[in-house]
Amino acid sequence: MMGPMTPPLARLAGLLADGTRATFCLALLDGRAWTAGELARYAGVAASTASEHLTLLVAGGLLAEEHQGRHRYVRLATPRVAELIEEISGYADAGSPAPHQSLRGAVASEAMARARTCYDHLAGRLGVRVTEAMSARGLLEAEAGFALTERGRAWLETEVGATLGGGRRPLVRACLDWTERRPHLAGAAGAALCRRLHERGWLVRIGTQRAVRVTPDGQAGLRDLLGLSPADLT
Amino acid sequence: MMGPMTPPLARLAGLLADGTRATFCLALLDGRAWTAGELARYAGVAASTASEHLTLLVAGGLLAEEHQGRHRYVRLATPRVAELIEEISGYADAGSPAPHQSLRGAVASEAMARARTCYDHLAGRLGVRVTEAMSARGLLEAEAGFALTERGRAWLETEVGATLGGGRRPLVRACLDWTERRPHLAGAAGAALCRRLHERGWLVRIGTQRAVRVTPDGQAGLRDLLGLSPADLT
DNA sequence: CGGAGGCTTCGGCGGGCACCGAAGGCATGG
DNA sequence: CCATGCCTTCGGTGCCCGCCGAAGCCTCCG
Repeated sequence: MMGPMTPPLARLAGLLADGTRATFCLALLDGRAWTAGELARYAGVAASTASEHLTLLVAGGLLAEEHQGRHRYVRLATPRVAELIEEISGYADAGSPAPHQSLRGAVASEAMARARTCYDHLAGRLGVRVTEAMSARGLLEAEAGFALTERGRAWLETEVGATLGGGRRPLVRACLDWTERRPHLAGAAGAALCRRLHERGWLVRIGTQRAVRVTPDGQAGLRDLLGLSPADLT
Repeated sequence: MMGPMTPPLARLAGLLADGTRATFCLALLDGRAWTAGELARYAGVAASTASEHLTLLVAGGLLAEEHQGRHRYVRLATPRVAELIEEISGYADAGSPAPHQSLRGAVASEAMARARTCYDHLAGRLGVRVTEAMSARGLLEAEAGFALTERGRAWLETEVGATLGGGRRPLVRACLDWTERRPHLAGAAGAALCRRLHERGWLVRIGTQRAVRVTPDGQAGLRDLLGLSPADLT
C-alpha cells in the first residue's frame, strides 16, 4: 500500500510516527534553532541518521533550515507547526503517565510543571495562572470560548507594551496544558506577551530546555500587572 | 529504536501514519458508527486486515467499539479525537492539492465544499456562512479569538432550542475549514446547533458520506434565524 | 438445526525503512 | 596548507509491519 491513494493525513502523521523524529520535534518546541549535531546527540542516534531525518522533516514542511558555515540550523517551520505538535502531543501525553525514575528527572519535571514555554508562549502553572488572572480582570473571555476583550487588547498594547501585528496568525488560541489540565493563552497574543516578559527581564530560561524562571523583577511586575502573588509563581 | 524512550507523540502518530487506518478515521469523521466490513470495503482491504487495524485503533484510544450480534460497530471514541483528526488533516490537506479526475468525483467534492459535517458540527460554505452570520449579529466574538457572547448563549438556547449541557467539553472552538480557509464554529455549541438543524429537518445527509443539503424548510428557517439568503446556502 | 454471513486468528510473505559505519564534501582555524 | 569539525551521501543490514488467504468462531435466519 501507501500508493497514491494515501491520505495526506497519513503522510503527515508518518513524519511524526518515528521515535527519533518525534524527539526532534519535541526538542524544537523550545522555540530555538538547533544544529543537526545537537539533535543527534540529544536523541542518541548517529549523525548520518539525524541528517536523513531532518531532510525528511524539512521536505515535509514541518521544519525550516538555515545553513551557517558548516552548521545546519533547524527550527519549527511556523507557529502553526508548533501548535499542531503541541496539540497532538498534549492528547498523546494525557493517556500515558510519564514516570520519572531518577531524582534528577523529578526535579526537572517539577521545574517544567512550574513554568515553561510552549514554543513561543507561556505554559505550566505560570501560564495557567496568567491566563486565569487575565480572565478574572475582564481582559480575556475564557468561559464560553477564548477571546480577547477590547480591554484586553488595549491592556496588551499599552500596559504590556506588546505589538499585535495584523498577520494571518490567529490572535488568540486556547492551548490545553497537560500538566494543569486547563487551557492557557496561545496564539499571537500569547506569543507577544511571552516575548515582552523576556524582553523586560521578567523571565529567564533555566538550563537548555523549555523550563523558565520568574525573576524578582518579574514577581513584582506580575503582581502589579495582574495581581499575581508569589504563591502563584512557584 | 522504538524502545521505551519512544515519545507518546510518536505512538499516537503511528496509529494515523498508515494509509488504511487514516482512511478509516477520515471515514468515521462523518460522526456515525461503521461496521468493520463496511470500512474494509471502503478502504479496499481484506476483512482480516481491517480487523487488525481496528484492534490497534481501539487499543490506542482513538476508536470505541460496540458489538451488536455478529457486527462490530466502531466510531471515533470522543469528540476530542474528532477534533484532533480534523486538526491534523486540515493542516496536511492545506499543503497538498486534491485533484478530482472524474466527473463523479468533482460533483461529490462540489457537494462537500457546499455543505458538510465535521464529525458533529457544520463545515463547508454553509458552516462558514453560519459562523459569519452569528458573528455579524453579535452572537459570537470571532475577531480576537472565538467565544460565544451572552446573547449568543441565550440565542442558542431559546431561538435554536439547543441544550448546552455543562460537560467538560469546551463550549466553543474554532475549526479551520480547509475548503474556505476560514474558521467555522465547532465545540459543544457547534455540535448542539448542528444537531438541532437535523432534528428540525432543516438539514439532511446526501449519500453515504459527510455531505449535507439544506431543505426548503431549512432555507426559510436560516433566513429568519440568521438572515442567510439562499445564495449563502448553495 | 443447518447454512450463511460477519468477524477474528494464524502463518507466511514481501517491502519499506530506521539504523550504522565508512567515505567524501565544505567550512573553519591554527 | 594541513588538521579538525560538522554534515551528507552511500551501501548494507535487519527488523518491523501491512497485507492476504485459510480456517475457525459466533450470530442470525430460514
